[in-house]
Amino acid sequence: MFRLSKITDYGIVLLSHMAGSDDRAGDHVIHNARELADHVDLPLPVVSKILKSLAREGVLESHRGARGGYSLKTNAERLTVAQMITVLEGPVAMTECADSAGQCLHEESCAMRSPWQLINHVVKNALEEISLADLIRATDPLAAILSSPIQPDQPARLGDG
Amino acid sequence: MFRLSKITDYGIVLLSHMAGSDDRAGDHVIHNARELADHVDLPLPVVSKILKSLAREGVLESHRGARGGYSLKTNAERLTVAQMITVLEGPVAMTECADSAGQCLHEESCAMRSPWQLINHVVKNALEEISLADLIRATDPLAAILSSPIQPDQPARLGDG
DNA sequence: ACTATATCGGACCAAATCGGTCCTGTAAAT
DNA sequence: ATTTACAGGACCGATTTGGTCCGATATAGT
Repeated sequence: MFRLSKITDYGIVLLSHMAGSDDRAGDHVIHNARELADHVDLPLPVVSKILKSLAREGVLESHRGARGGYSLKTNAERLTVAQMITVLEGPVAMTECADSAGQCLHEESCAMRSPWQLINHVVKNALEEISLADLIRATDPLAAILSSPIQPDQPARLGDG
Repeated sequence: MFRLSKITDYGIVLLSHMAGSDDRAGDHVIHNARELADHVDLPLPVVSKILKSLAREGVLESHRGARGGYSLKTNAERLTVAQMITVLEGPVAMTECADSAGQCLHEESCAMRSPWQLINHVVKNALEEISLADLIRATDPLAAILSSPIQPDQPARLGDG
């Protein structure tokens, strides 16, 4: 279906909320799992699981114990969507062979490895162009359209079937 | 895992092979399922299934009966990767809410719809920039790198964890 | 020191999706 | 009439996903 997993979806939502509530000085506010779960209206265990993995991967800093929680560890301008996806569900690899060699059985006979790498490269690139900061700016619907980096020039429609 | 399904993977491989073997005049050569299956070294039923759906969706033209098979219905320059993906596994929609409204339960309370649409738009755009013809040109490994439309300027690496 | 609060690291399970096979029907060529 | 090849869909095992739960550990406040 070419979807991100829900974990990734939720994870980026959480990161956006956290980045959005950081103070202007850029200092990172601490939020605990329960508070975040309430805010995004998701079950606590789910949110908890995601935050744990974000902390493990170094995107968030965790603060244990009473009054603990999580805070961003990176500047929202420098954290890209590509990075968030990588951390939450592994490297962006649209096919087996796109990422690293030796995964796909057909690798030798198949002439498609380079084409797939091309596709993968283009998508990855697009995702590296968007930062967490861009996302919170895009919260305004109008901004979302205007800030679109590339102006689409729609290619030919399919002949329909 | 942010992968295309294998069906989509195989489908694009098949289309590339077909486009690659069309004659220079642009006339569309007929290939039957068995021949294609042999060529890409995939089980016949799988290839067959994919070709059927490509025909149903109007990307291929099917020719029934003895000496029948499938031929491309569209010019390789005008058929984009985005279209192929859409046809093989549905619209490019990285999250539930990215494509059309009313799918996601959290839609009202959640401020993320526009950001997701931004992300989706950027990816979709990238995929619309690549045509089937580009893919067969990229079969040469060097070309794959050189033809990359956007020059990556790598953003900050993660602080590691 | 004790208690309450939070994270840590997994195990665990039901449900959905995916990859692949198979079968019956129909159209066209010889 | 026979053979070739597509059409359409049922089907099934294996994997992945989404979500829950638990025992352990660290910190703050009293």
